[in-house]
Amino acid sequence: MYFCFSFYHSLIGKKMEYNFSEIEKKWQQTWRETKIYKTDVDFSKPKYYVLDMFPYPSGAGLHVGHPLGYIASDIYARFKRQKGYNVLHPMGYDAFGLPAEQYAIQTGQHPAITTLKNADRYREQLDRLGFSFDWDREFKTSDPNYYKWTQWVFSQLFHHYYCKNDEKAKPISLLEEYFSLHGTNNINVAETTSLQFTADEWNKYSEEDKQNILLNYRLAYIAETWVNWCSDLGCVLANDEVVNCLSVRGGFPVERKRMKQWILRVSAYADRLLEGLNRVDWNDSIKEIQRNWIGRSEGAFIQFELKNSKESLDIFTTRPDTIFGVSFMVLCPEHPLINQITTAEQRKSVNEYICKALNRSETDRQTDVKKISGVFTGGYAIHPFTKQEIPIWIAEYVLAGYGTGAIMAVPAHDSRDYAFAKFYQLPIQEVISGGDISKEAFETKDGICVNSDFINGMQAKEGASIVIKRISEMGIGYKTINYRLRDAIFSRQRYWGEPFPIYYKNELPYTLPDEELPLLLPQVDKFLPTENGEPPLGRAENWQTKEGYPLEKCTMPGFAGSSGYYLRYMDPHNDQEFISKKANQYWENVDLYVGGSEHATGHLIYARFWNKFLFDIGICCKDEPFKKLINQGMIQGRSNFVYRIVGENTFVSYGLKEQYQVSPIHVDINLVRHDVLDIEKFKEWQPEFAEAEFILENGKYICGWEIEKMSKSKYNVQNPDDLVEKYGADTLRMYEMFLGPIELAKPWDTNGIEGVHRFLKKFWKLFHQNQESRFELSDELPSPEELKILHKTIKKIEEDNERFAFNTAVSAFMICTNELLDIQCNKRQILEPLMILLSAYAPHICEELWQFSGHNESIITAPYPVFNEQFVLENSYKYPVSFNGKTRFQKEFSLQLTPKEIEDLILNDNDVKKWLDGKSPKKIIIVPKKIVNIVI
RNA sequence: GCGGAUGUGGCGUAAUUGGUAGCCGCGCUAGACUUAGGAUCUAGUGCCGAGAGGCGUAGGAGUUCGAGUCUCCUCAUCCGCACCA
Repeated sequence: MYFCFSFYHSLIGKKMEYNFSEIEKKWQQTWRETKIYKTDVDFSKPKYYVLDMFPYPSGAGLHVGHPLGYIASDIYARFKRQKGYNVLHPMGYDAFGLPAEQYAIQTGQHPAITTLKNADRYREQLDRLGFSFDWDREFKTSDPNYYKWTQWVFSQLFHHYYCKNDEKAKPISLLEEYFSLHGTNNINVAETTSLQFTADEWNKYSEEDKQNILLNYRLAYIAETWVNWCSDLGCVLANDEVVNCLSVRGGFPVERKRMKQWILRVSAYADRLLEGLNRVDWNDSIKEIQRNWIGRSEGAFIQFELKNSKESLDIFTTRPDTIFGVSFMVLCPEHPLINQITTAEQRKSVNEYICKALNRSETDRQTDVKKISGVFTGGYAIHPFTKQEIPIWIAEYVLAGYGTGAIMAVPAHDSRDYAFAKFYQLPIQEVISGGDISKEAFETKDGICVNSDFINGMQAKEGASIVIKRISEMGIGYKTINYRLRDAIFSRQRYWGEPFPIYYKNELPYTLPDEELPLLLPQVDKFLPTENGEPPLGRAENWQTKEGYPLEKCTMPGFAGSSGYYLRYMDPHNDQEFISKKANQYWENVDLYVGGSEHATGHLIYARFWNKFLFDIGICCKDEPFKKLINQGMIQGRSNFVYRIVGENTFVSYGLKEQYQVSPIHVDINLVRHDVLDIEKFKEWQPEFAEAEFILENGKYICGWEIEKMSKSKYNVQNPDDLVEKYGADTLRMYEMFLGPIELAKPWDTNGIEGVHRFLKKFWKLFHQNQESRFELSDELPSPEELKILHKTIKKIEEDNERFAFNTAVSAFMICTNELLDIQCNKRQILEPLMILLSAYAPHICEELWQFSGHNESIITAPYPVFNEQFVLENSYKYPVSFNGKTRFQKEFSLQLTPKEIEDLILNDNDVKKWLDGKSPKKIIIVPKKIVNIVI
């Protein structure tokens, strides 16, 4: 409750303009002071959880593109609250990360200070937009009492393995117990490499051996692998942090390097991550991106014997049906068997090739993918069925990180093998009929096996399963599923991240006890690597446990803190557990998640993995974190241009530029209105333009325009603060929604905002419809016409909100306001419900008018108005009358009439007779309440 | 190359199940009020045509009484993946 007595009577007679800045300031302050958006568990109400993707508070602050999603989710959150839900709508900051640290390196300022400053700036900007966040739940990932739980989850990952029989994570102690009883016999678990030992052997292993072996199974493990090394950032990056061999943050080159790193066994969850996509309400494109990223393919592992060696060569293929078409084998340049296979004669050229391949940057390797290169090892594998010798080659087109890093090449039925075989003139043997292998590889899986011994004449699919059966019987292979999804590298050689709760004893990792969490990020003198190349934490004094064991020097990556944050919002101040059972059982998971599609392969995979793990160990009750996902489209910039005559300081207006030789120059959009340049401001803008001359058309300088990315260098950035100042937050909120469908990318056109601002002024005017602009509501009973306008709007807004069509909802508000203004309606019974509808979109103006109307409680406590069909029922309909599908005119008919009755009336109608022009209609189609179509 | 999306006036867009294409807003044109207008209000505004009328949803074909909407082909733009065996 905001005030003890009603303002209503004191307002009568007072002249009021729509003073948005005063209104917005007043209500933002009131909402903050009364904590009106504070939420708590309330089992008497249904819950609804609306979440925005965790923002990283960058120094640049918000531009108009950022709030788009926040506005949409805020409208929906407010709408759900009106519909009786208990809505959780939190906000906080993904505060660890590279930009603050890079800034720290340059300036020496501690990243915590920068982060705090940036977050405050964000908060200020967000507050100005009137969001309904429950700020009591706010946290930053860099808060020790938040990252305590990030560290805790990591410890849990360390202490669990993935059981494939039960398809879930289980305590590693169970695995140890199993090993002591059965060794690796019959285990079916996610593992780095396939190990074999007996119970006896296990029991005799030393503590170190055991710990080393367990790393092969832990969900958070340490291993030496090929990593994406970014030397400019001085750290390793995950696959999703690298695009086209450049780091996503900063665009620095990335190379491959072999390093010992912490890794999360995300791949253990590949199948569940894929399956879960069928149960979430996300758009198809993002699900497809995730499916591709996970990249499931069914096939077989097959072992080929090697000539002159006891070792064998493992390959993965999706086409076991083509095994009789193998004409060579290919290994990736990193393959461990190369040394052994290579013959003396070939050693020199092999070494040269490998050296070249491995030293080539990943960028180079990827950019000339088309260029075929390879080298023969001199070694041979033995075909498992024909026993023929198959030459073994090395080529870059086989990747180390996928499958086994080795393939059986079947050039007749794989285009890459085909190109390679053609280039090196290797044999191409057709084993699936139906194509023309003299021209290209025949890759379809539908065809009949030929030249293939025991599978001749079979359908390819059948042939594949027979081959798999044979190799299984022979003990040289098995059916398997391979994923493109790799385990996630989890170490960063950086300062500004969560320290690992890990110490080393005899160089083996152990977790700190939970009671010692959080392990605080230590102070360092510089945020740079140490002289001997260790990560910045190597600079910290006493970076060791009480007992003197050294602590891990890497920190966690950005996605560590953002992977479970939505759960923590449910119970943010709990310092006893990650989240209480009660809070989790009530809030369950996120009902609506709004954010950009750029997180499709990173955050949205990691968060789902994290959640599934926490689900497995009983921390959360739902195995998918985000039920519905909406990706807001990007807001593009609309740049303006002036055209300077080449070599002169004279500018030609857009329409005349063809007559001169001109070069276009970006001009600040703030100097332009409706594409007309403010010449005086332009002259002041930059010294070089002070003396500029202009060639005008109709006395104006018209600028050209183009849609581009919003960026400072293009002078097309819109700052929301400026717009809030000029038009108010309510206008900005509604205009962002009015631009178009939330999911579409669309250009930001500053000009259009005035239309929405005009609408709000008109809405204000509805309440001030008298000569003196006094606030005035009539308590007269509304007319049927007024009720109809209101109720069709109630229905429309509700439907539009439910389908996230906020653009059409804004237009419906405009239509409704125009109609009510036309009939000069200022009846309380009409305008009060309308205020409630609009309050989700424009909360400030509605709260103000609500107070004026005599309400003592905030409008957010008002329930959504109930739609009553009675008021919108029609008893007649204006039928469009069309001839051969072309509408000619309209005729009104009672809805009581049957089609037959309408037909009779139609045939006797003079307008119809005119159009029939004496002909008789072949057919008359009458669809009640839709159309009349006369076929001639 | 593969996958996903999008294509409608000068511009952003609307048309929820196949049923009046262009709602709403911007811009533009004319007018009113005004010392003034980057304020407000009124009227008009898809294109061609004096008009009757014709043509129009990227282009082409098809299904249908009727297609922006469904089917097939082509083109353009954007996004994602890219030697994934």
